[in-house]
Amino acid sequence: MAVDFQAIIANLSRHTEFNPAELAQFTSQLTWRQAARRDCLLRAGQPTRKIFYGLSGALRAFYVDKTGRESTIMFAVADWWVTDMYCFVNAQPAMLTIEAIEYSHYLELTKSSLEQLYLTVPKFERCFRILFQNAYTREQLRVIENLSLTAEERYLQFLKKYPQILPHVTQKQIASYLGITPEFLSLIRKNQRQKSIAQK
Amino acid sequence: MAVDFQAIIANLSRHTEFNPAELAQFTSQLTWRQAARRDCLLRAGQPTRKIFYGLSGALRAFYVDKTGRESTIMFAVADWWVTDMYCFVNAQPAMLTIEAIEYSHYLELTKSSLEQLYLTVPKFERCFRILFQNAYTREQLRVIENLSLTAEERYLQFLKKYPQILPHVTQKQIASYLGITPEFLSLIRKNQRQKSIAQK
DNA sequence: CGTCTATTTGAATGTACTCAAAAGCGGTGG
DNA sequence: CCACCGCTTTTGAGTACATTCAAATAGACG
Repeated sequence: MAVDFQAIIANLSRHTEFNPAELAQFTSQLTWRQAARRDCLLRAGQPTRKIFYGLSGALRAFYVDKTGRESTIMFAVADWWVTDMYCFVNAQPAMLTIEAIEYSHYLELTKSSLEQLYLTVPKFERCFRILFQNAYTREQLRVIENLSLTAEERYLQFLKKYPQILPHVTQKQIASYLGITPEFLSLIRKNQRQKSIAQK
Repeated sequence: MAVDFQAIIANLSRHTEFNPAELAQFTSQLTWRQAARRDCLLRAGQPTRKIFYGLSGALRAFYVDKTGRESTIMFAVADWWVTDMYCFVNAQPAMLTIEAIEYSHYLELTKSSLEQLYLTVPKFERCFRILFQNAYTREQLRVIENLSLTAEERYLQFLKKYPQILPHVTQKQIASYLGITPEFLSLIRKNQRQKSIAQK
């Protein structure tokens, strides 16, 4: 079966130049998979041996606290990497659950394959150094926003920042990403509608 | 002047093995500095060309929003790296301000030196890949905590997680790290005292 | 020692949550 | 393909968590 690796190759090549042999070595380690709506790629408590790369559809990583409340850590649409990185890196059972929001295609890479790649092709160190660097700065911006913005401002920021995610997710899921209740997000949206009418 | 690089060498060597020549190349790029209480290492709006490594004392990185409210992004005591990473990486003017909380020693490394090191000694890619990986997972945990815990729980978590930071910082600074007002942190502490008395 | 800032306390307020119930919409099975 | 069921969204009332403002007290730096 000929799987189309163009998307992930283009993504890697944004940061580093690879030759065909290196790319072949990389893609040989990838497993192509599909998931139905609500399928779990990773369940909290399970070993965390894989990292995922979205091709189509949408994935969601979330944490469930002791009271059962869900906090969405990230959405992964096409061309996003996702896993429970802390547990992946430290070989711990997952804290997060990752599930398909809708029918999705994705690629899977194991921790041992990735570590092999680091050793045999050091350019992958560079490539993933840059990916982690970007991931870190993105999370740091999110911390700043969580600390300094109101729920309404965070919602508007989310709309602006992630328009490509919107078609895939429910309001309830957005609320759990923003750290508010679905009821309160509904109220925020109502207020927004009022304002946009008042503008006219 | 013989500067003591043992601490930073030990820190790097936790992740990767370097030979003496490589370490010498690294340390030759470092500048040793001291800062008095309230000195700014980086001011919001300035170019962000340097990354800092704490040796003694304590540094604080914070964001000031349009209303003048400060959000502390991180504290850096001995053996912590700190900069406005987003702006450092993307060569943007700083969003954050970094200042010394107390008289401190630190090392400085420029972006161009670091990029040179990546190219001449690829092991530094590995080393910083791991540093960024850890930084990313740490920020992700903080996002989870900010979303799923109350202010009181976040405070207790902070005490548990960063005991080495406590002696260096004021309550006001802790409050700005937790995303609450100093008055409310004061109340939380009062409630904590009540509880610990009730225990007896 | 004096001044400036941090901390505490309290009252009034605002932001966001809980609980409950109705309305809307979408996926699934018959 | 339609109808039903279940989940999402909306709405509202009452509540809890956290803030603002103000003033008194305590501490720390120069």
